Amino acid sequence: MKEVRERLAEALKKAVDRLPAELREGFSGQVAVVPSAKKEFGDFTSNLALKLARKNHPASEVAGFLKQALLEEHLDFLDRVEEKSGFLNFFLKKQTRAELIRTILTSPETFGSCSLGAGKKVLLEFVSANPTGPLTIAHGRQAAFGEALARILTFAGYQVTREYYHNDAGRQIRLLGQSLKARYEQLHGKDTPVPEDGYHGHYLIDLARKIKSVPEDQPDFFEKFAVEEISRSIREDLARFGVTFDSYISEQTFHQQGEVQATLRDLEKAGCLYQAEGATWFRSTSFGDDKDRVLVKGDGSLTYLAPDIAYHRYKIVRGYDLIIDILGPDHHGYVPRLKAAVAALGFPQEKIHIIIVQLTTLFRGQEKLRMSTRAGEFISLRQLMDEVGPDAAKFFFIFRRAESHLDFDLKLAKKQSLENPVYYLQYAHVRLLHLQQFAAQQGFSQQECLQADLSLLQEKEEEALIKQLGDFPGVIERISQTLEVHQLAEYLLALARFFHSWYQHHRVVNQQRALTLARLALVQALQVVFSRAMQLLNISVPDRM
RNA sequence: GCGCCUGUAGCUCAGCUGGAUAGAGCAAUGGGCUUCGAACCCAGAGGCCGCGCGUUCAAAUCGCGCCAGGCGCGCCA
Repeated sequence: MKEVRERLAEALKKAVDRLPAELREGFSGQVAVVPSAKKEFGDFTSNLALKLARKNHPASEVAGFLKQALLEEHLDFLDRVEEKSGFLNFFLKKQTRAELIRTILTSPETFGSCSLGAGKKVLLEFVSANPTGPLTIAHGRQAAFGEALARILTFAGYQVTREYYHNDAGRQIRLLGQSLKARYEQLHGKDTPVPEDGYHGHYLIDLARKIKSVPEDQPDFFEKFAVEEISRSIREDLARFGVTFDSYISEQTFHQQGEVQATLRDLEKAGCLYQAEGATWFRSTSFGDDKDRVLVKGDGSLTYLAPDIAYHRYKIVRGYDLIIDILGPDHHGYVPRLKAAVAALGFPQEKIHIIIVQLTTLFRGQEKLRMSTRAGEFISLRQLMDEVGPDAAKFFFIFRRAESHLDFDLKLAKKQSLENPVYYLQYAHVRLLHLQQFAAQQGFSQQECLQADLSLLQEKEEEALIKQLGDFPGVIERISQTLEVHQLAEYLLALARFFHSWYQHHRVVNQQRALTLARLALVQALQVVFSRAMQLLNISVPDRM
């Protein structure tokens, strides 16, 4: 069944065609139909008339025309259309509203999904932490965000590849090896210092303890050992966090396969390279960057950017329709040059989205926790999971906009009280389960619920709840366009709120059998949407508390 | 100095791409358990949407300029 909202938008488009020509002029082709902000404004609202209004044709007049044209479409689900201060407010038939529940119950797997991304391939790169140390909470936020986005896009019909770019080459890896070697020698009585710009974190001491002996014929032993061990523990942490990747790409492989040289040749062919001051430059200013960038240094070695462009070239040649990069805030200066590179290689810029996930500041109550990666003083994702649990951590990371500088209060996340939204959701879920168990004990079956007379759901709390359920597909659709994952968390909290309120005011299992069945059907529908939303956000909830 | 992000209720934040009287949660105040779990619900209170100018029928939302906070700015990675 096609969504009511979609059908309204289509009908409105047709209605526009019947307007007097002068009113059609400014029509953008876009028709917004959104859930109404207030009950008195009906179920859905459109501002189309306001958009089309002209100096001598006020919105109310246009709205009148549109309403007239719309009525000729004979929309069977519509009760009435009201025009109010230029808005068109649509009121659905009560029956239509309630039938939504049956739709959910008969197609629990697909309700909310859509064909927006049908036939489209997305490459989603995220985390991509260097294998030089444990994952930080910044990576945690990126991981939680990326995984949820991947799930939502998949639900919206996209074919999503989650990819991790493994930065296992370059100077940093040499430094890592030297740092580990120093720690190893320190453990064996020498006072070798850790290089000044090396890695001073305690984790390298732990790693050095694991080394039993150093093979003499392997000059790069420490580098290899460190990269392997750290990568492994990164994967372990991610797995525990519920995040998995479909593909790992190694920077080293790029060098070995000559990908970087091939990329340089491509850029050369496109006329985007030039020599100056003994170096090879990429003319990124032609594509909106504020200055040109060096790719090959004076000494013949590559900058960090060169293999990264090669990686993005590899993303492009694999034929993705959409490329999404999720980066930390320390990379925001990097965005223009990356976009420039992609454009220079001939990929349309509007098909690459670079999302910068902003910084998270940790608090313990009032106390702000200072962190410095360089000195090795930070709280790792692993420590965070140990302290508050993976699910609470994920929820806190996801329920704010990516661009917002997040305050994460460890105390709050652990608190088992009303201040903690995670428990609010868990409680709603547990209540849903208990209701169903109780109903089963009282002899109500799920099959009976499917036949329930849904028109009995007349309470205002029930209307609000049904309307919220009906908004679910719209939320999924919007997120797949805006990539704003937090909207699903907002939606879920609102759903839980409406449910708690309804539960408080009305008994589900009551003396009237028909009403009980209708309400149980609503509970089941809630359970479907609730579980789906939780699964998309990658958050699990307990069955009891 | 330049760039990116942020500034909305005491606190943490939404605000569906420019719409109707700016919304939640928490904290504080008052109220609600003999019935499906009160980790819940209900009510009132709380706002120059950082400041100014502009665009528009309409601005928290768009543009420009300030102010404040965070982060970044290498032939480092």
